[in-house]
Amino acid sequence: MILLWSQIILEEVHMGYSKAQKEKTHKRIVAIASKRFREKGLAGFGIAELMKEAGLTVGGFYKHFDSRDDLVAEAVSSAFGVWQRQKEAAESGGQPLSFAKLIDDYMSDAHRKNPGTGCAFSALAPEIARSDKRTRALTSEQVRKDLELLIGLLPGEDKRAARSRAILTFSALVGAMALARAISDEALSREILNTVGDLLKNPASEHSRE
Amino acid sequence: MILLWSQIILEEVHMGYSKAQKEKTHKRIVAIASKRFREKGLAGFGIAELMKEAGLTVGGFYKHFDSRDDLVAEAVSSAFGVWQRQKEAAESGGQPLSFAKLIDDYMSDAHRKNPGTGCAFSALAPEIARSDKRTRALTSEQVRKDLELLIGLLPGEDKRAARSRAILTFSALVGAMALARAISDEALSREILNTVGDLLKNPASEHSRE
DNA sequence: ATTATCTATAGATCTATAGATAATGC
DNA sequence: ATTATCTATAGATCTATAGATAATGC
Repeated sequence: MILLWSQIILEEVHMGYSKAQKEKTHKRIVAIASKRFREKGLAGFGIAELMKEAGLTVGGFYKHFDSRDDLVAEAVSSAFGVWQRQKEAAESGGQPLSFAKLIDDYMSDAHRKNPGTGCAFSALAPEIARSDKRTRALTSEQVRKDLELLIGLLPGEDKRAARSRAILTFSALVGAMALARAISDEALSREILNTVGDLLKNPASEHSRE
Repeated sequence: MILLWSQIILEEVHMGYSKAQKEKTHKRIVAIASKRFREKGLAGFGIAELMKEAGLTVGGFYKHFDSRDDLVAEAVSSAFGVWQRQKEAAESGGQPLSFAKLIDDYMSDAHRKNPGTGCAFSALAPEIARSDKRTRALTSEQVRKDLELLIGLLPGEDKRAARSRAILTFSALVGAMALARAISDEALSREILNTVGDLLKNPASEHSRE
């Protein structure tokens, strides 16, 4: 808290009030875009609509971003890292994040119904695949980080096996959530999330929920 | 071949030349849209561009579809079923499709680089999730069909275990391909596809490619 | 007579920019 | 003096429709 206050004061001393204000506005625009992109897709809304939600008008946008693609890169990037944040929150709460807890939260109904605050990969991967090189480079880095995080939650295995299992886990989580959201059948949607979650937590047995 | 000819003749007798012609045109539009949607996304091009590629002009579109959403539903639906077609092709070639072959083809570089002719789920799932109810209902049905097909390629297991494994397989294939396409790092992209492919083919061992 | 397709366009977007206004910061 | 934000708009889209044209099918 003390650190936080000193940061704000430093910003004001070094940057002046309006620059700090601009940065706050910039972050607000990115936060809104980051949520709305996950909810509506990378082409799901226009700049005017975004700026209106931020309490601004369309003309101000280009003092913050050189182009719409700039916003996409920054907002997608800011959508990344949900596992890292979950891990830090769990640790500061005294209960370190477990592999099973990560899986259960990912496969939860709350996550399925709220893409705007959830994993950017299950919400956007195919659209990121069609984005510019810069966004895809940022995505490479994030996949690498998330794999390391998953490997860290899989102790007691040799490094190579843990990496393989992390890659399978990551892929299955993203695919299961993308499929579960794409279908209208509630029962099948829940079956996919529960089945994949159980098998990922207990890969030895193929028999789950009995 | 004889059956094919008699079908064409029957169509001409019953429907008249122009109706048969219209149906052919309709199918051509859907086939192009089906490919381009997978390549560029559901919002990736306009009706004028699509009709131009079909050798037509924009005005004719609405004699074939009530709305753009109608086209999306039909074209996405027509993009489905790649495994069924693969299975039929393999069988008519005398070499029934195996589980391992389906996995290897799915995880191939050819598939990764050619979304337009590949799996509609890995190319479009999050965008389908934002589509209208009708498209999502068609998607439910297709997921069900594809799960049955996968279960049929997994003999020697009890029904429940086979269904669980089919669901994990489907999810992991879709997620791995979506991630592999979203990143710019070629080595990591290939690592994801190879690792997930190996683990899905050999779920007992977590050690692959050695 | 019917209708698939064409040309042309209405009306609603979209991204991006120009120039005015108002606030900070020297 | 600088610049974040505003209003206004250019120019390029987009979906959908109106009305003309040309072909099939009775």
